[in-house]
Amino acid sequence: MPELPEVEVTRRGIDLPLRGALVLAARLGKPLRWPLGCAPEELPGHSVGPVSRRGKYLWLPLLPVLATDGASGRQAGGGLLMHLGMSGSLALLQQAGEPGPHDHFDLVTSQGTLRLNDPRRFGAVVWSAALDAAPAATLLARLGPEPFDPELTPARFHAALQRHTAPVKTVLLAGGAVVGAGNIYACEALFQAGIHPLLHSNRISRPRAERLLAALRATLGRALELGGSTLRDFSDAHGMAGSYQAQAAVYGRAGLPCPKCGVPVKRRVQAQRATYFCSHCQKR
DNA sequence: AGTTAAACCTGGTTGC
DNA sequence: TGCAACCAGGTTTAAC
Repeated sequence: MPELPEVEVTRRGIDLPLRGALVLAARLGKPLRWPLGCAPEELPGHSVGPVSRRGKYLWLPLLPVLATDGASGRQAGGGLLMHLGMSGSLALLQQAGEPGPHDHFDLVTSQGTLRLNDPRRFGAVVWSAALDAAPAATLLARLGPEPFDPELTPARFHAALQRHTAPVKTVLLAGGAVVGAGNIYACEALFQAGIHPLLHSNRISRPRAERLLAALRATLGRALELGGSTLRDFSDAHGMAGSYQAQAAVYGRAGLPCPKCGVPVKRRVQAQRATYFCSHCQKR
């Protein structure tokens, strides 16, 4: 589910409320994509630092809290790298009830329980000693630039697209040219830019690359304003669903009229993912 | 090296 | 009503 807007909406919902919270306990449910990488018992004794985001990953710094009696050993600092996979969502609960069958991680703190619900369990919570150390650094290493990074100029984006021959939709999903677009926003951005999803990435002209980058930023920005998209599972840290999906122009709208020209929206499978597009408005 | 398929997992929807 | 087939926001890993 969660693409960049949903992950960022989640981050904004937990960052300030959790700032400085003391970790009291941690609980694991069924296995996620990767093991936690430490014993849950090692997490208490930390305080939560500012939550950041890189691509679709969240980074929850856990800072060591110095023992006052000097008896216990020094806590190692680090943090949790979290991913919501296809069906994950985080909730910050003031009154956490018994975990349900899809609640696979709880971080109990002095300022609420952060609970990961993820029916499909493609998500992950991984302990890392630092953001720039393994395993976090390894996972983040392959990510392309952030879409809103000013350093990502149209020229650089165009150059990145030139390095691939795969269809542009596939290249967007791969996240090497720019991170953050998943299946919904890749389809929507290509529609807004008037670019056919099957067009080979390296055949995109400089002006069209610039238009695609602008369309991607506009799409992600708009989704952010609307709290992301909720197809089924997603909700923010307060349990609120997103509403962007209601104004998608092409995503999930096969057979329905294109909002620009009225021609029925097409659906086809590309790299094992459904692609929605308007064959009239989106040119090769 | 770059592109594409397979794999991970559960549940809702569709169609016979 | 039952059941098989297909579909879903992602990304790593292995295979052409």
